[in-house]
Amino acid sequence: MNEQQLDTVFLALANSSRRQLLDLIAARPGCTLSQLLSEFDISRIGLMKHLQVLLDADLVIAHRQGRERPLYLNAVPLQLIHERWSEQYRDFWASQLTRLKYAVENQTAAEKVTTRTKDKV
Amino acid sequence: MNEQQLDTVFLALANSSRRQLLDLIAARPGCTLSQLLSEFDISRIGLMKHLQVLLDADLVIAHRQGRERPLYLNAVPLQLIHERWSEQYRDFWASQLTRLKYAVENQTAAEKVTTRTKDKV
DNA sequence: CCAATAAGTAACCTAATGGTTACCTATGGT
DNA sequence: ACCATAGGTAACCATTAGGTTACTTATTGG
Repeated sequence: MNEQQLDTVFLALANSSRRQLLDLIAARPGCTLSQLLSEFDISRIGLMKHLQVLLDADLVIAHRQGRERPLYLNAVPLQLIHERWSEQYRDFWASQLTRLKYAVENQTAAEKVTTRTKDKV
Repeated sequence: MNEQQLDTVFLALANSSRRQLLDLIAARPGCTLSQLLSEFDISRIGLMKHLQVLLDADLVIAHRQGRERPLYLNAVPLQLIHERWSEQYRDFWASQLTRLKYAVENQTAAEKVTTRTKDKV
């Protein structure tokens, strides 16, 4: 995935209506936009625009059949990001550093992390 | 993480300058904005705005010391998303479906996925 | 055939993004 | 003391996002 693709994927995920739409499509493969419309508070056109963003990001695959257009999740981009993060942050996550935020109580995370990181560096 | 937090995290990641900035901060914990400025083609204020987005998303922690403000990665939000995806898409990724796109050659991914999913459903 | 239904286009509006320049504040070195 | 340096605010601008209503296709069931 190049930078432009990452932009569009993350942008697509940066909206709760779109994430909800993606979840519904994942849960009900082959469903159509009209079927999902009742789950949302926005207009059909609004929802269709969200769908278009997911299509642009290649997170949803659609293939019109007759007057319907069944929708399917394409999890490949999510998996690629997942795998990248696994490699990129393995050491980070293995250390206590990541969990630090939840360990502190009487101090801001910022202060604590600053202190800890200095110890490490 | 609630929906609003997810919005801000994904939005923060939906820009290559910001991802680059995050990578630099991860690679050089305690660095300052001025030190990183030369890596970018945008103005200091532009970069500072990007930093602010990362701070809002809690992906970067900053703690001003004197006239400098050392920056640190906070990977917790990334880890939470990573973990959620692990659970949510485990079955999906375990199946052949995810890899399908790369397996097909003479047919669009959409057509192939449509066919396969119907078999499953 | 024909009307109900699923989808798509066009045009419009407001708010948020992503960038700029100009100016202000505070600290540290010499 | 004082100036170079790090950081921060304000105001502005162009483009994109996120939503709307109104209208247009194009299928399909009866």
